[in-house]
Amino acid sequence: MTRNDSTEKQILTLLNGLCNQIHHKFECCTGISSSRLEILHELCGGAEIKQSHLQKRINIDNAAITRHLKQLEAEGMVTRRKNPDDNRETFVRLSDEGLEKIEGYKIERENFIRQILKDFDDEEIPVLADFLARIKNNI
Amino acid sequence: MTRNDSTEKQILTLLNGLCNQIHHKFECCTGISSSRLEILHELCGGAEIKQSHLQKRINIDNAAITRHLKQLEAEGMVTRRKNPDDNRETFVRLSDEGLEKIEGYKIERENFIRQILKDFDDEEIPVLADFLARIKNNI
DNA sequence: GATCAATCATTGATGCCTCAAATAATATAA
DNA sequence: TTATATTATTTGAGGCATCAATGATTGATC
Repeated sequence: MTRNDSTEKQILTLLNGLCNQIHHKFECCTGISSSRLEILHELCGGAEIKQSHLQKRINIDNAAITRHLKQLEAEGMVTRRKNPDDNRETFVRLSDEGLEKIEGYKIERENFIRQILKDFDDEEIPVLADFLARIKNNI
Repeated sequence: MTRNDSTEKQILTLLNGLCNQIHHKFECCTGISSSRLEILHELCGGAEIKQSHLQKRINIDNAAITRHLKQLEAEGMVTRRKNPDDNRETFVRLSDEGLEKIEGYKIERENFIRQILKDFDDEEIPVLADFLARIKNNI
């Protein structure tokens, strides 16, 4: 086994451990699940967005997006209505209350990022972003 | 907002998407969940290992390790017995059947790693490993 | 216009993870 | 030795993700 082989295995172990924890830690730190916040983030512009479009952007299952939006709607964070021109589709929009609350979440989110990247240099950040994007493409 | 700030946010989005998918993809490709295979991998040497030690190595919850081991035991992959010198502890060991089967899993695992890192240079691999280890420490 | 296919959203079932509480066994101290 | 911690494992409850199956609506074709 070459040194690289064993480093590759280590990467998988690291990735496994990291992925097991990150969602949970994120929610602990910020008070909202990472997928939910991604959704709100997409809606941040204030425009109505199709549910199916949100689903593709967040890269999450149909069922999951339905459940998140239902919950966010119940909490008063978003509003939903059917597309009058095509009743299969649903439009989603941030509510006024959601618009207010998201500011706080965004700050928490930034704190979280700062925390997990605290010992990264300015030059390393874009390299990391590139690595992650490539891995994601390979999956 | 500086360019780095926006790159940092992108990293979180990437990490979120990546972590959402990787476990599932791993299982699809290899036929076993990544945590389970991590457990088997730890047991690969053939020695008896304490359950609590496994739990710390895999970096998973107590409850999760119990359930995985129960399942692996039911499948005949591992055997468990209480430590006769301290009945609170449990020793876990790979069964003969497990020893056989794991070889195939290891190959699948290597294929999976190769797939997700397919466009990475030899010099990038250790950098990635370092990045992930640091992020994990920061969590 | 009736039928069949495609699209979007939802629900049900299942898996893995977490925390918290319960159980059991051992160690420690009064 | 009896009461009180501590440690290891298990069980229960809840969250989020997936797939598969179901409904509902629209589009296409004959």
